[in-house]
Amino acid sequence: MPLAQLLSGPVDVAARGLLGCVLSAHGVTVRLTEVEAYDGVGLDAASHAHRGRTPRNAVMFGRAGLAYVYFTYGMHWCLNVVCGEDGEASAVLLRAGSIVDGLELARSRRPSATDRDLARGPARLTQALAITGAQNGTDLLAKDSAVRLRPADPGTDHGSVEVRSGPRVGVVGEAQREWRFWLAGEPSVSTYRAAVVRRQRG
DNA sequence: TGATGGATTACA
DNA sequence: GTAATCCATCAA
Repeated sequence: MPLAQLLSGPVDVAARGLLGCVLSAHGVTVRLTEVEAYDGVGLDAASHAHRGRTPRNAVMFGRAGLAYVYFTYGMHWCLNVVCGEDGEASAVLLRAGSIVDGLELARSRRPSATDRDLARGPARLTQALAITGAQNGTDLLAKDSAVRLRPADPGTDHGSVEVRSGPRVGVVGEAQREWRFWLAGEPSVSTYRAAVVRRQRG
């Protein structure tokens, strides 16, 4: 199935399908090993689009295959693939990947990380690929994009790789769903951390 | 206009 | 365990 068609369908199905796909940006390529699905307006309290369109989440309302990049915790960028039909506002957060090309460049961008940690986590992944808000709205499926998403290499046998699922990271309460998906046995999959109550500020 | 807290990470 | 550090969003 073409990637565009997969991404236009149900977001949890799209998320599973994204595992094993390759993402290239600025000289580094990763194979996606961990993703998280978020549904559209009114359907998923954990989604940035839950309360409707805002300046930040506007890209989520575009067509499937666009990059939604947001800034969080005052220092980190996270990359999502917009899914669903035009106007639906569902998306898949890319949480981790393993480096398949541009290893030296990735190392230079994250000097203190071990190889397995280079793109192990949503903000680490964007660091390794040098992705920032400047790439928000990029068409990941276009040939000439600085950030490109492609199907899993047909030559690789992914048929035997098991997809696991579990609760989403950083999501609490009734919004929780088993919508985090990863490839079994992949060292680059991030360790699960339950959401913690925010500490008191001074 | 001010308060709140976050789809995280690094380090003690 | 907890500090770092900006800003989108919301209540008033």
